[in-house]
Amino acid sequence: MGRWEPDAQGRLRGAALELYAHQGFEQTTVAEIAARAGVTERTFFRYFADKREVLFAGSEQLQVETLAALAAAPASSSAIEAVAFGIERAVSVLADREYSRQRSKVIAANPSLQERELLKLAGLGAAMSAALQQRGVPPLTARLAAEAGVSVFTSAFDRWTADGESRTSVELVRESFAELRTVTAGL
Amino acid sequence: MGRWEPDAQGRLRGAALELYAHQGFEQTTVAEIAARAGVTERTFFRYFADKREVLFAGSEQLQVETLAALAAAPASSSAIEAVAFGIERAVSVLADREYSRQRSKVIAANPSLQERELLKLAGLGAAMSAALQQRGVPPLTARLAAEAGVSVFTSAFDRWTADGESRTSVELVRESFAELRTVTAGL
DNA sequence: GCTGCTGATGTCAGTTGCTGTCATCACTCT
DNA sequence: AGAGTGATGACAGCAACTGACATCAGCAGC
Repeated sequence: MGRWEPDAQGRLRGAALELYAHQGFEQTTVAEIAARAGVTERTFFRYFADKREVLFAGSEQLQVETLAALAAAPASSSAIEAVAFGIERAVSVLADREYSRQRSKVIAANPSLQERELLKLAGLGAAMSAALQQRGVPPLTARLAAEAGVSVFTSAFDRWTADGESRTSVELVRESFAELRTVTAGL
Repeated sequence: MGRWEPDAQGRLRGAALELYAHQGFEQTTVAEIAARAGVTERTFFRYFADKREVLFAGSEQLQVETLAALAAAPASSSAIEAVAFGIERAVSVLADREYSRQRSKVIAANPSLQERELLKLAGLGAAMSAALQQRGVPPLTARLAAEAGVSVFTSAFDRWTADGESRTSVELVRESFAELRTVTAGL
């Protein structure tokens, strides 16, 4: 299992983020990223499905951890409570705040990267919905609970990466959940 | 303002949907669509920003109508009530159920089309959130109310296009809103 | 120490989405 | 009839992505 230089994937990820942040996503060519990482363009596409995916390498793990926490929620939990279990775990997986900030900035600057992020989040929502249904939650209930959880996650995450925010991610998640409850009480 | 044959845009939209539905999105080339519509590939890109956008031509109008309805909600409405006004209007704009069914099928079959749809929906959510903030609703409240509205919209729309569903779209929206309220009451 | 296997990488050719540029055409107005 | 205008065609070109095949490093067995 030898390689010429170890961790080609890690070098590609680092090179891509630097170039995207420094000169913009569209202005960066895959050949540039590969060159900076010391490999060829073809090798880039062996590690990542496309030019965007390089920014979303850790997303499977986030989903796995979220689902595990959701599955570990007490059997007596309501659907939205089980989702809250999962989301609190998801947000505590994100450790490096400065890295998240930089990555978010790059994504926010390019619609096609936003699309990919939205797809990942939709996948997380669908997976949570499926997990809820396996707990016996009806489909519509499961879907609305899961998507509400994703909204809470993103709103808390965005505030967590905002400048001047000192609260922990879990605190922000709880605040978003509380606000969601207040919002829907207005119906 | 003359043209060789009128409604090139309409012909391109029809040709694209047919080909996407019949042989798949990725198996269809832009040159094929253009040829079927009787124009060149270059003309396709004059009407649509990219190969995916041809399926999302009516989305701006949907957003405009939704925002207008939201703005017309009584001043005494809560944030989520104002959103409900907008969403009920949005769903009643979708007239042709069979067309929606076919289009949804094509989109569901291809992740890159799902990405584009998610981006459009996120845009609708952001616009509703901005409209709510102009009504004096605080940012976090506005965002959660708007995204909840989008979830209600998509869940109702998907059920509306499901086989064997006979209820009207507005009925389904109201049911989704009621279910959302029940779900968040579990917190 | 040599050999053969395995998996990662390089090389290359090709398709397709998409863009810039400029000529050309149909139509309108005077 | 002639000039102007806006849509279209023709063409060249770049970059993302893919398939096929050669090649190389390192390991196992002899």
